[in-house]
Amino acid sequence: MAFDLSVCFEQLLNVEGGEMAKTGTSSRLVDTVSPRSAGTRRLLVDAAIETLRVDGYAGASARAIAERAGSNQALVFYHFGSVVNLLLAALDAVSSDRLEQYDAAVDKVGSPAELVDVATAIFRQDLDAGYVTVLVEMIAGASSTPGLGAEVAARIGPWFAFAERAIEKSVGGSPLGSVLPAGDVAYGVVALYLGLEMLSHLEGERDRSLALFTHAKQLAGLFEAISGPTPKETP
Amino acid sequence: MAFDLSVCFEQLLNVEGGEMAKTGTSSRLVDTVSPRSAGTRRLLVDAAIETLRVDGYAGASARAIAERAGSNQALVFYHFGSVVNLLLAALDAVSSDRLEQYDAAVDKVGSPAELVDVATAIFRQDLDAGYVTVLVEMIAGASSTPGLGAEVAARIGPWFAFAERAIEKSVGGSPLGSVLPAGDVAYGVVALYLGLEMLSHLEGERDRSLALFTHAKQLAGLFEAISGPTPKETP
DNA sequence: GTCTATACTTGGATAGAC
DNA sequence: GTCTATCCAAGTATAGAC
Repeated sequence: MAFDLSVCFEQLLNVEGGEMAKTGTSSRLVDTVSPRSAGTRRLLVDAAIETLRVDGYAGASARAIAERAGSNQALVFYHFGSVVNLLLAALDAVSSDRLEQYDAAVDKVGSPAELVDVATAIFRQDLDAGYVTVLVEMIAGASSTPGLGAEVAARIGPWFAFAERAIEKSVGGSPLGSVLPAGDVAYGVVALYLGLEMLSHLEGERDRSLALFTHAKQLAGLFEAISGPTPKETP
Repeated sequence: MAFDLSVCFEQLLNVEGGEMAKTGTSSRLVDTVSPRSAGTRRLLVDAAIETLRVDGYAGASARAIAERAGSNQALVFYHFGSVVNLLLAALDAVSSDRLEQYDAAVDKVGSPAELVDVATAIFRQDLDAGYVTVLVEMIAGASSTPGLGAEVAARIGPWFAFAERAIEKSVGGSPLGSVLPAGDVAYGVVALYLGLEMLSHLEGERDRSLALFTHAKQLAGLFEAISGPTPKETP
């Protein structure tokens, strides 16, 4: 067997028929993964996130990432097989981390106004930490790398699903909810989220984006006043 | 007046003391532009647009663009000084072309429902021709190249201005218009537009985006019914 | 103005020592 | 698992022939 690179690679990336990687960081049964290895991978993934955030997709080279990780360029290929796979692992990390946060936050939400409040806080977090930038860079960068598009698309799916759940939960039972399909609205909300992220980064337009949430809050209040006190109370 | 492309080019290369958009070899005052030169530049700009669209920012190299133009790699540097400058020229071309179209289309619009109709047609055009992809790629790519962000931002400005005018025109006089500042709404609309473009490209999600316009049409109709026949009739 | 040739740099990826 | 060294491909940019 000589190198467990193949094994490790299997475990790590779960590559099947396709050319591109499937899962993210650990996966599989983790018996054989040394803590040292895990630590390095972690460092590389974190550095990849930071690099995507700061230097964008085009600037996310193995060398740039490794340097930021205080590590070695060759390790990128040892642990992830290719740069793109590392970037996908980074996207996985961001995605699961954020969705967990979103779920926890929305769990406590009942009314549309509350939903907007929570969304505002979350958006501010995302913006400051640059999480969604990673997503945006991967989507935009996908054009440059054959096969990457499908991988990224698969990782965005859960974002739609989450948005749909959140919308369904807070406005699903209302008259508006029966006119507008939650799925379509969710799609639009995710699109808006991505777009705001892009524009915010382009200049010091952070405040401009946040202003929109203020307006949304007003509209949510208006909406609640019209359609009744709490949408959850009419099962 | 022949081509105002030359004028555009002048502007592009005359950007002040910054590091960006320094002039290349030629291009002084443009009295001396030969038709041959203009033709080549045109070819390169068009190829740059196409390359940004298909291969993204990271794939838009001088070689790739020149090959698509059936031209020579060295000409990129001769005519534009650098690859980024050519990409900015491409963005300029797309931007002015599209805004002209938008203006013409919105000029005939009165009611919100009409605005949505026009926007739908325009969006479908943009999507199929990939115009906005160019914009998206440049915004996302700006992270990788120091100084590019400001240049791109300057070129997006007119898009906000246009959106604001369009919104002001069709809902400005209504009760909703006095609650929601047209500028903020415009910012959100542009963001949504960019986000939908991104997502549409990620998969065959074209229809999903277009569905949103259908819903918007319904809402516009509802809005008109509530706030009166034609917003323009109450000056 | 356009082409070929070339200098120089960066990046992906592998080999092999430790 | 990690590091150094290295190969090779691709990219930017310039020089000089046509």
